[in-house]
Amino acid sequence: MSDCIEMLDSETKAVETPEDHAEELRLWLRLLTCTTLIEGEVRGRLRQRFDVTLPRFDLMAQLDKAPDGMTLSDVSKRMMVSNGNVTGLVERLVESGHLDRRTSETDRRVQVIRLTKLGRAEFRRMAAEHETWIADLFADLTPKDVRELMRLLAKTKASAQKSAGRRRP
Amino acid sequence: MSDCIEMLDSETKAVETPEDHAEELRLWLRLLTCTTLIEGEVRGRLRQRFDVTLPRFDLMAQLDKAPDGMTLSDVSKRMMVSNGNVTGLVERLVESGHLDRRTSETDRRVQVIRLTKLGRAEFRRMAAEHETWIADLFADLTPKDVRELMRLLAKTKASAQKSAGRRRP
DNA sequence: CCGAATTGTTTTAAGCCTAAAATGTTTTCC
DNA sequence: GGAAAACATTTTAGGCTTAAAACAATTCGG
Repeated sequence: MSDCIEMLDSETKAVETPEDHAEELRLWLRLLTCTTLIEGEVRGRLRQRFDVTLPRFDLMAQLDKAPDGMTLSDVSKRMMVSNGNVTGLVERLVESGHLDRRTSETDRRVQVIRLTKLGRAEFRRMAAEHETWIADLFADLTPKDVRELMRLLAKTKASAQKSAGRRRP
Repeated sequence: MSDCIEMLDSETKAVETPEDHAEELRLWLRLLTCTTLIEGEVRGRLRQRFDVTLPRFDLMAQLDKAPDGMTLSDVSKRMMVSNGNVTGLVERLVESGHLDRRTSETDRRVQVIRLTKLGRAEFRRMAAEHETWIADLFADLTPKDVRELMRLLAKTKASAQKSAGRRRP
């Protein structure tokens, strides 16, 4: 124990410093790094292989899961982005022929959007390749790692949602 | 083993369906959801409490760890954003008096930026509160959860970097 | 030493993104 | 029925972000 003299302040002052949340902070930064890294990689590959942006791809992914279409609000909630953001994104995808947008018959406030035939075909083509990229990016994780990460991230999501709810009920 | 009849297609058809990466895809989406959720929460709180944007805060956080300053390239690598992005961010923070920017004496290509006294003081004030937000967002994770997540995310980061490196060596 | 690659930064063009205000529509609740 | 609240979307203003091209300064190899 001759090294005790070299101990860090952060260790010795555990009592005086009321709360030490350095671990959580490091965890958050690591989480952010992982996401940024993977996102950047996916963004670059989508652009190079298919000349499509990540937000466009994400929006098409939402619509592919909803054959009967979605409202802009639905999309905005699912993608966790602002309403105004979706408006512009949809505009450009309608323009390029990937999306079909029509006003709901029963509620004239609502715009329902769907993938066009072209949009669906292109998305499926991209999604197939996209899936292999993701698999490759996570390739060093064992199935057990994946399960465990899924579990811990579910817990994280629940914790964050609870905390966010406390502030904005 | 009487339950074998109930086995899922994804298990029984392992040979016919060449590769099933649905699990990794779900993991990626969950990772993204967690990050987006927390990031949005932090962004909102920074804006409401301190009227500062998240990118500005992130940049100041980098500089707070480097008392002798950093070059724009350093910052861009650390933050994992493009060079041009940093240029604009720095411009606005110099304008508002939070950053000091000067050309290196030894290499006239290089711009060295530092926090000003004001910038450092403001950042410290924000960082203290920011740390409690993060702690709160992760509050439901046990110390063991945190350690395990750190480990698995480190593994994820390494895996993703390896995969990214294979594409762009 | 000098041309060629390399490195650091800025510029450009386009798109993404947010918060807040504005607009139009429907529902609610007297 | 009609005012008020709630809802869905768009608009606005400003900032963020990227990829690629342009520019400037340094280093490298012959």
